[in-house]
Amino acid sequence: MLPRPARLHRSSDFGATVRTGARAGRPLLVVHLAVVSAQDSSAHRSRPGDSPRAGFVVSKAVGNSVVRHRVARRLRHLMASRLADLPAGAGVVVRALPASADASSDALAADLDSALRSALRKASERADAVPAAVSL
RNA sequence: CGAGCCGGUCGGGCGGCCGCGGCACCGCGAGGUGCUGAGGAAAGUCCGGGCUCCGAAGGGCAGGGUGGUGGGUAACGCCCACCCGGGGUGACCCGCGGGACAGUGCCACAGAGAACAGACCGCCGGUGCUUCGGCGCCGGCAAGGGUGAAACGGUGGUGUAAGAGACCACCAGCGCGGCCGGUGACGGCCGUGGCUCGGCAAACCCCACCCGGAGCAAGGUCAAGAGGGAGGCUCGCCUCCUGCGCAGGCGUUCGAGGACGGCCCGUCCGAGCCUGCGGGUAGACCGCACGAGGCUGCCGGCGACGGCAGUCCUAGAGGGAUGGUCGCCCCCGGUCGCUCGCGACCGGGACAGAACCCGGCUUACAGACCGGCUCGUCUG
RNA sequence: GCCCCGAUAGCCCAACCGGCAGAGGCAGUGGUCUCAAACACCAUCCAGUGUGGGUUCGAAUCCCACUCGGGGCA
Repeated sequence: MLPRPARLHRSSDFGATVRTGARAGRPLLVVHLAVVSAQDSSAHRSRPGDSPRAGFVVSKAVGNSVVRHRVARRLRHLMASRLADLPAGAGVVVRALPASADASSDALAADLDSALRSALRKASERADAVPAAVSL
């Protein structure tokens, strides 16, 4: 299990991250990344300075309970070593797609890294474009 | 040796590295060390209980469930043994297996007739007619044909105009009586009666027995007392209750409403309650891992199971802990090599993941092992 | 955790207190009409009722177990 401050806890946290975050899809998974800037006052629960928080979504389409939990465990272990590379206060939701059921850990790691890089780039572009309007 | 039946067990093993949950200890802290960490089905949620709250867990009706007998159990719709019926050469297997003389209802089509039935083709006697093939009318009969899932016993004989349990023998079934065995379901034997009476209750129903409701998001503690309100009295202490706004309706002894699940009785609370709309509804801890517990031995019992003694402590999360990777061994399949039994390489090793806890049932499952038994063939 | 529905032709759906092996619409096929098509009309084809078992003479219907799909409450 990830350390408590590094986990998403409530259904609303998942919803907010998926809805507002930058999205990057790969064949095995989809990454949603919400970066909270210093000027963003709308997110009460996430503040800059907190550690990045991660959560996982594995639907029934992936497989039965054994398969879903195995995918979640692999993703969680992979994410644990990558949390340090994320900006403080960020929220990450990783959605596993059905193809991930038969994927190896190496394949999952490749897609996760690729998707994270893409999501980080999109999030930073969005952050660069917005502050002028928000921070006033 | 070949077919097959029944019961049970296991369900990969060892190790290295990087990680995770819980507990204990050390440390100011970061963290470290040690121990420990999924299943036989953890599953489906089809039954039964424990536990908790609702009202003391009361009575009756309704509703639901079960359905051979005896036992096991905390309990069961589960299990064991036996009985009956059916299947199999057999070991064994299958059965929601009470009641159709309490009542109601249904039995399509076909068929003459389908429930205390009926006469289509027929058989027989009498009689009239006759083209001598038969036909009509009256009466008797139900053996044979035919329909159907099912046609009011079966076979053989006596008997008769033809026939019929009309009568006789045996058989099948039913009722009654007696004796014997068994706790019992029931079985066996003997006698006797009328000679014979359909099926469906997984149709309504009747009978016997069982069942109060909700569920760990149960329920409790902290928050939450220096808050608000009511009552009491010894006047500063005790007891009890309590989330907000708006609208409508009902009511305080002629008792609203609630406890109550559908209703009634009974019991209790009772001055506020009901309905609608709107708004609100952080968190932490306990419950929560010692239990109808596992293992071993002895004893009782055909068995399910029970008793006694010893011994062991064995997951406990809260977006939810067992993962990743490598090596050796084991099992299976394939290819190749040969010193003919080994070696090399490749691939594969099921179903499936605890969330309050137990007892069952059902369903899924690669493969391996153990024990008992039956039939057939061969040899001694 | 608790509970309730549904499954019938390629598609949508009747028949559900048992009874002729199953109605209708759309789609498909063939034909009539038309120069040709559309529309309309006529005809035809397509199911063995989700799976397995049971009760019954007989099951889409009743009973049991399972599979899949959908939904509700806390």
